[in-house]
Amino acid sequence: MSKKKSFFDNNLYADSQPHLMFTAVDCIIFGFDGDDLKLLIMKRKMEPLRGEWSLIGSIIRLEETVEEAATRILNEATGLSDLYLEQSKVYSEVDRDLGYRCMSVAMYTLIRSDKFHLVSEQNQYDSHWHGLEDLPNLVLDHKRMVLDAMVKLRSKVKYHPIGFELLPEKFTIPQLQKLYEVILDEELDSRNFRKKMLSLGILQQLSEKDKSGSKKGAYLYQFNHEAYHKLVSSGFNFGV
Amino acid sequence: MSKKKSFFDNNLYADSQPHLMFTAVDCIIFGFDGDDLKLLIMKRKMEPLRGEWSLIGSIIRLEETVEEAATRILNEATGLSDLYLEQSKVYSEVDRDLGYRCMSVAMYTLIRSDKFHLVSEQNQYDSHWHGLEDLPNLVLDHKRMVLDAMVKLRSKVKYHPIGFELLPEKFTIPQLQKLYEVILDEELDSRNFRKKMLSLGILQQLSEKDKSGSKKGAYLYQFNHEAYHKLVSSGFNFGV
DNA sequence: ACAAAAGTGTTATTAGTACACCCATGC
DNA sequence: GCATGGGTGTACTAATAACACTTTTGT
Repeated sequence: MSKKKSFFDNNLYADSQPHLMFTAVDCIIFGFDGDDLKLLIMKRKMEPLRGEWSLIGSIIRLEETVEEAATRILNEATGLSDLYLEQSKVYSEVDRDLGYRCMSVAMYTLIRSDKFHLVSEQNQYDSHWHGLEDLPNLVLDHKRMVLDAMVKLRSKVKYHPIGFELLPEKFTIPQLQKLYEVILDEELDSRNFRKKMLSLGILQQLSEKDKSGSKKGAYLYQFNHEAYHKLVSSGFNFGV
Repeated sequence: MSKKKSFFDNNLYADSQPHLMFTAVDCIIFGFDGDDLKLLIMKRKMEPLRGEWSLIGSIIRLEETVEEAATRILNEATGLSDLYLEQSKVYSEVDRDLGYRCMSVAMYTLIRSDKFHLVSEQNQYDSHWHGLEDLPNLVLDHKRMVLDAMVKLRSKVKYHPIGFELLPEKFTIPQLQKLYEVILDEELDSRNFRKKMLSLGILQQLSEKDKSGSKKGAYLYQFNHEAYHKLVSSGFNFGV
């Protein structure tokens, strides 16, 4: 201990004794199954609160950033990598965890609907998709984290094209509209929605049709990243 | 050490050895002097990097939240309390600090222009106001923190009435316009600006005038909190 | 033939933008 | 009386909101 003590002399940390303060990351994992927004949660396997529903999270290791920690546990819990990842908020109430001090960085992430059913529900976390409407109680302040992340997702989706992160590479306009409707929790007029989306010039129509939703079939589109970047760099603000 | 070891057995933290990871808070302190946006920074007094320009920050103590830590150092550095405070972002690059692991929660805060000159520049931090245009180099990743916070301030000010946090209780429309102009870094048309602001019905005109800016004098207004809350709860989105 | 979802246009309303002159006052 | 910043109105344009029918095709 005396070796460590010298570390704290004569520098910025001189008045901070070494203490047990952990920092964790908790992931709010949104997924879209084509009809509803879902959340990937798990039954906590460790004490305390074993068996209670919980977000998927981890203590941040000494050698990783918040984003790397989130990427690690997302990969462990879903098998996926390269997920869209966004900081939501830091939760640091002194007594938010049980018995020791642990602050948590909440991150939210989006799972594409074509990967939705590929997310293994039998991994080390024993994770499960749950509808956002009838979410069970979650441990600690995790319910609050979900609600806060939901608000951020709602406002972000209006001005940034992150909705596309929840859809497969190729998608139809009705699918896109359904997604916006469940995120924003309001019905949208299909004519105005289509007009607005197409007018932005960031969707590329393909010749293929998707017939899973109707007899007639709906044209597939692709999100055009270059057109989008041109749009934002010319000062435009994507909006629904 | 063996006493501590038992703490880590049989719980969520079992695979996390006790390690030296600090969490700090750094404050991006914006102030408005009536003409320009300024930032309150200090010359670092401790090693390493003594004498370099730095944001005002501190290690978070075991008994305080991020917000409480920020409030504490803001009070130490400005003498003010009850400041508008907002989380900006967590910075957690493994090597962002020198020699040890320290992640930092960046918070931004707004100082009202009538308090601007009251902020003591001879406190334990030896803080100074600096124009945002010709900001000197700052230690570590603090420059990045400022730029990120500036982006957040810009987008926030368009849809939330936080601009009023930078003005005194009573202010004139030209003062408000000037503030928006320096935050958004663009000139605004005074007729359209006035029309838009007054149409929201959240400004209350007083009979007094402020003659500091002109011979004629400009009417003073007050921000009407109740009217604002009525507006947002009726689904409206404040915007400039 | 019919059910079910995809696709299409027009009009009305509202919000935003551009723009130029008179007013009140202190000096 | 003039310089300085404060205050006002109107016309044009763009965006948004409301609204109903036809098309395609599998069954």
